[in-house]
Amino acid sequence: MQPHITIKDVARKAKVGIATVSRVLNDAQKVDPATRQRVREVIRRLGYRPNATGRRLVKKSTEMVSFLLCNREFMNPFHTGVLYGVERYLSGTDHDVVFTNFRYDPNAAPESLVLPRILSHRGIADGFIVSGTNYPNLLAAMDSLDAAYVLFGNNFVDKQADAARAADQLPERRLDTVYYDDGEAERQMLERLIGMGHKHIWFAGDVEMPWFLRRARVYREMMHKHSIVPREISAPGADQRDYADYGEQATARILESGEPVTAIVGGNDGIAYGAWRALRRAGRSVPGDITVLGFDDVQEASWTDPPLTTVRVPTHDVGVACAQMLLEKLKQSGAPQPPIVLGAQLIERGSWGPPRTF
Amino acid sequence: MQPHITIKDVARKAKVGIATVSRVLNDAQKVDPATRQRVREVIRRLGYRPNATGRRLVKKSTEMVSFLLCNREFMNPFHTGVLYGVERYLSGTDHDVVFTNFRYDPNAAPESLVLPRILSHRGIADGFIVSGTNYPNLLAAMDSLDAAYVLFGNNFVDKQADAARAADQLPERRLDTVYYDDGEAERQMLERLIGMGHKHIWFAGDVEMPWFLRRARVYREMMHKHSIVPREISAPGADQRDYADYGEQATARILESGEPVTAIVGGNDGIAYGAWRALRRAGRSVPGDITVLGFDDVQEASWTDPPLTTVRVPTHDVGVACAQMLLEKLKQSGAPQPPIVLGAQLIERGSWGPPRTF
DNA sequence: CTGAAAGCGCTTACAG
DNA sequence: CTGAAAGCGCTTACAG
Repeated sequence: MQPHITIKDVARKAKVGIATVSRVLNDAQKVDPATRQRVREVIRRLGYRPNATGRRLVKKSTEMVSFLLCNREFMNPFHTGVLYGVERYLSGTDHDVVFTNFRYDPNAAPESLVLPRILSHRGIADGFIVSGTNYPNLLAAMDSLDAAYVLFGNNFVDKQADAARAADQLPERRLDTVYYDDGEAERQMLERLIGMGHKHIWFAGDVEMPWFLRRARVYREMMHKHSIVPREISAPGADQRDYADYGEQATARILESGEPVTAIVGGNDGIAYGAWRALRRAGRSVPGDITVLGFDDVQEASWTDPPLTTVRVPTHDVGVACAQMLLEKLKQSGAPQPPIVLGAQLIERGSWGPPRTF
Repeated sequence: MQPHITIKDVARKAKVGIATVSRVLNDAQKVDPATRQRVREVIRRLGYRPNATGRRLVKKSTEMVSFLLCNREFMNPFHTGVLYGVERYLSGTDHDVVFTNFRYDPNAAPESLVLPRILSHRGIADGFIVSGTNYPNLLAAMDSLDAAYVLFGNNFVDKQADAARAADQLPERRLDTVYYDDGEAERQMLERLIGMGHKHIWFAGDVEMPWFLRRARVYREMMHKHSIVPREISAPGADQRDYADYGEQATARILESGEPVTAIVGGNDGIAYGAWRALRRAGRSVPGDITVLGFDDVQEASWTDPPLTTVRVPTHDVGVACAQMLLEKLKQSGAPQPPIVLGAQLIERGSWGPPRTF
């Protein structure tokens, strides 16, 4: 690092005190217009850029927010979208976002977690957006560090709380949480589907995963409401990371079973894609023979032919809301915020239609 | 912010000077084992975490690297992978990565660019990984700020330099650049294709985009080598952002033309997917009637049926190399590094086969 | 409206 | 091996 222009250099050249330069920089207090003009000119001439570190030390703010992506092998489109939304919101503020990936053992005691620098040191970030899949032990560790954070609630796995809670509760009720609720959009989708005359509707997805379980529950609710027997199918042999493979195997099992099926609801678009592929291979047309529906509206949802009817999840908005809530929390020095719940949207495309009449 | 434990508190409790606490913290110099023990114990008891801001001010390093994604509407899988690689490498160092999205006018004068905070202020990041699509004016602006940066070279658009340079040059020869070169893998793929007996091979993609142009050039070279007439097709009417749509329209134009075609090389996987969809709709089978090939190996490349033969681009490795090069550059205070070129890999899947004999 | 001074939380010569 | 002191680059009472 070379020696750089500091506020002192500007003050000397402009023949003012450094306090005045600081005032000009921050448009704080009244500064004589002529002086301001002169200081501005020197700043420009010298190419002076204020050093954030000095400001941070006295302001006791890092102007930095951490996007902590937990327990992910890679960044999926959902979390990519959330990060993008976080950045977009912050770009209009005086904060930036630092991205950290972090894996931890869900069963480790909070105090034995080996935390990343951003948590084990002070002064790297003011607060945290905790995304990915998370467990209570990390939150306990963060609480004991007195860290300010906002949790992305959909993928929070708390078996104890789940068990204690009534089974039909929404995801997470704890404070400082942002999540999306696609239940309404799912109800709408299933209502429409049933309205078309479907009676043999299957749900494909691993309900061990909370994000699939929530969707399965709404599915059960809707089937019950319309006195349709719910049929859930999994694919134990499939690679749990490859949803397309999962959907394909699950669908193959439905077809092999010989049981009636007029519609398959995939737990997400990847599973729906797999279902579509399995049907195609089996010579069944979509939606002529069987309707296929998905969730998430990933960009590739339109890659099936016909494109997938699905539920669009508000990825960017989740990011924006997380960032907004966190900044609000920091401003109010930690006061709890009410949870933010974002809705989802039914995206109607070509993969559904009335059931084939036999 | 509440008042927090500082190094002074630790020093007082441990009955030592703050310098000694600092030494214990950094394992610097010799410290009496007993003293060290005592200080460690106090640190633990008080839950003291060192404040990075203090350290940064004196060390004149922000311990932060900027991932500057330029001119992107959203984060595509490639850049997501690069960011992931950057983070992975940095997690083993004392740096973190801050993510910033930035749009600018390619034609604006360098000094008139409105730069994001991370560039207009000092002390937010030590150096920059410039990714996305970039133009010379930003680099000029960064040079005049004396900013340390590494450029992702593949998407750098420099029309003047391009024109001046011999047409068959590789992407970017400038220093401090990381790029991938999938030319070898493409040659291998086309060699294999031609070896199967293909004679009517089309290339689909907009060669205005440098990433497609490079692939088109290798395509031309290979066609020339084997005395095959190169056939390039574009889709002027398509949404240039929706590659699948682009590929579909381009392929439709080939089919409408009535000209012979046994293989279609998409400029990327999205285009290849579109080609596949168009062929399917036209009742042509892949690869029975026509072979389809792509580039990039995005996760959804395996969503076509049969899955796509393509060229895998080393996204994570690009990120790792960028981070590594930048840290090296910072360590050597700006000394230029030789460019890093990463290779790509042919991924053989089911979408190709010998041409149908008429 | 303005400047000298204190102080944010560290590291690092320097002198013991 | 250890501590007092200087100093990194700012902001902000405080006193004019």
